[in-house]
Amino acid sequence: MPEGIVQEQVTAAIADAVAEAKRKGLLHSSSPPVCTVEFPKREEWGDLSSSVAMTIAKMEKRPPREVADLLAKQLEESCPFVDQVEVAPPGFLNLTLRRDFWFSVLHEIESKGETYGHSELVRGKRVLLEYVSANPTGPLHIGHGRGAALGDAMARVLRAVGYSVEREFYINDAGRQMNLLAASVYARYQEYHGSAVSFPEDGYQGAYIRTVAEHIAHTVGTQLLDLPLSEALEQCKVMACEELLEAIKQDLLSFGVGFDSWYPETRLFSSGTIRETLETLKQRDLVFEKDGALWFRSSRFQDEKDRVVCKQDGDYTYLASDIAYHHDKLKRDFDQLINIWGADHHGYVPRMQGVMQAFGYSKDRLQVVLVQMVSLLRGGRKVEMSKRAGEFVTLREVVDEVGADAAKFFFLMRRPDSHLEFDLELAKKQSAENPVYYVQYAHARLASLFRVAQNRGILVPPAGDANLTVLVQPEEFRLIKHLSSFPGLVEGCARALEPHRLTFYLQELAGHLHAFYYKHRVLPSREEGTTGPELDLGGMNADRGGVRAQESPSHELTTARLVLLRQVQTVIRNGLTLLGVTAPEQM
RNA sequence: GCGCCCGUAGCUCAGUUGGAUAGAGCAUCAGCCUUCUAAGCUGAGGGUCGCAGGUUCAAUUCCUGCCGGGCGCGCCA
Repeated sequence: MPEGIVQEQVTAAIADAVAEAKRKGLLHSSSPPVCTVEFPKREEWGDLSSSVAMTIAKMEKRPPREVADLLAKQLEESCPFVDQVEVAPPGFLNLTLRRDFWFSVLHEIESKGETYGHSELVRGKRVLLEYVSANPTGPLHIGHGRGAALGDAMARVLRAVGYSVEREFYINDAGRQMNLLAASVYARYQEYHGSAVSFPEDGYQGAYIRTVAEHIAHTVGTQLLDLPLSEALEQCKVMACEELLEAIKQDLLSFGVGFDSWYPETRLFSSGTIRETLETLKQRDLVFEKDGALWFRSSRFQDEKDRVVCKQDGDYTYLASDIAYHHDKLKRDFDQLINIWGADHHGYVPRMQGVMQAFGYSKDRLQVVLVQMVSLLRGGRKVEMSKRAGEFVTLREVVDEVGADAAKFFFLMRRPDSHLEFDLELAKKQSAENPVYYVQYAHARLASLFRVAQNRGILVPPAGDANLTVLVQPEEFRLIKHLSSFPGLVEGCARALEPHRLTFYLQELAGHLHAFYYKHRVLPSREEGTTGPELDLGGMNADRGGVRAQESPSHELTTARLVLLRQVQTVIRNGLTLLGVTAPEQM
């Protein structure tokens, strides 16, 4: 599955071998099998392995071993870059490639540069990616932070494989929650002016409500006290919403998460879109009246029952807004809609996919990524939060404490659908225990190396001008092979909507880099006036842990290693960029 | 009660859509700095992949039933 320049060619070679075997009458099955290659679990099993023989054997009803043998023979005869093929039971093909074939990876990275990892998996398909979409009733909390980091990374990953992505924030500025906000703010406003009032039940308790109320008081003085209640509340709502939305935008800005468009729910009301959309559905009998209310016939699709869209009191439900909003998205001509939601909304997915069907699309037109909860830890202890009392840790607090890079990386270290434990102390640690520092340090370490090289007048030539064949160490090949699988990894992230795979990939790549870097020298030892002989004792020291090779590499080897490391640095940077994390030159 | 998600090393979690002797990071233990960043490296111990069946050459992965944890089943959002 790791598609890259090497993997692609090997996959094609296997497919050719299968076709050739058919021509010779050795194989018969009509449907061509999917020829996949993967890195074997053990290095002694070769460079790449494939299980195609087993799949074919099934179709042909023949022993896997037999099929594997004939494909192995075919590959060894006709494929120029395959050095050797071993067949391992029950029918694996273990391929060893010509060493120099791997160097094509380095040329590839150099020529692609910051687009290495990008592809044209889907060409120009349009995606609307909706995430965060918080109520403007308070600051973003860490749960929003996870959604924000995920959405931002997902947008980057999808763009990398060819999607045209629009990132949208749906502003939930209508409905009961906003009325509650208005009532809370108005109560604080009255308090500020000395009136003793009872605070609304279920009102927003947070201290920020007082701040907002004070700002309003400073702006309009006592004016609101003289207005009819409904008018005063309306004004509180508008002003509070504006201020809190602005704060949300600022929080996202300092977190480094961007949007292309902001879509207010209130627009759906004022423009009459909701009424029109429901009317359309009513004509198709997908919306109907019962018990003095309007219902969406979602049971027609995969929902367990029908749902109210317009209440007996005449107010629309949130579902009505969402139907209109998603109809609008569809009208904007996107090929795919993707929403990132908190996992507690999972029951809502079937009815929204029903909305897709109601408008004549497949339910898969809408994909929903569910994000699980975040628990904050401080030194291994859980930080208790109570939303009810308005005590929750905000995204801003976390970003201020650990930095945007660490916060994003930590949010992206787990599968979306799995609970996340976020250890604040760990995220701040400046050591190898902290994954984000470990990866960023790998990048900075290389940057530093290139600076030293430059100061000594050592140039890094284009890959084409270096003699790469002097790269023979296992640590060097581990790096090259890992680099080769990057494009396939990005594709996998896009297909599965799982950017977290990148964090694992980068930790592995950084690990290979640090291991190489510790064991092998790149630049010649400074003390030696002349370039000493190649004394690479790496292999000989293998049995003594932690002993560095006292090598002083030849000019040729220095050059080749610098070329290799240049590409490692590029891939680390590209990977971090896809996560929205910076790749520092210095730490 | 019904539905969805999760259950993998002491802890937190990966496992590329069914492949080989199940991995990583913490934590524990034992080592490594005259050197290009030790913000780093090497090694060791640690497993009934929740349990029981089924599907097949092959199951952590797919199916069924249990057990345990989380969430959802509003004319709330």
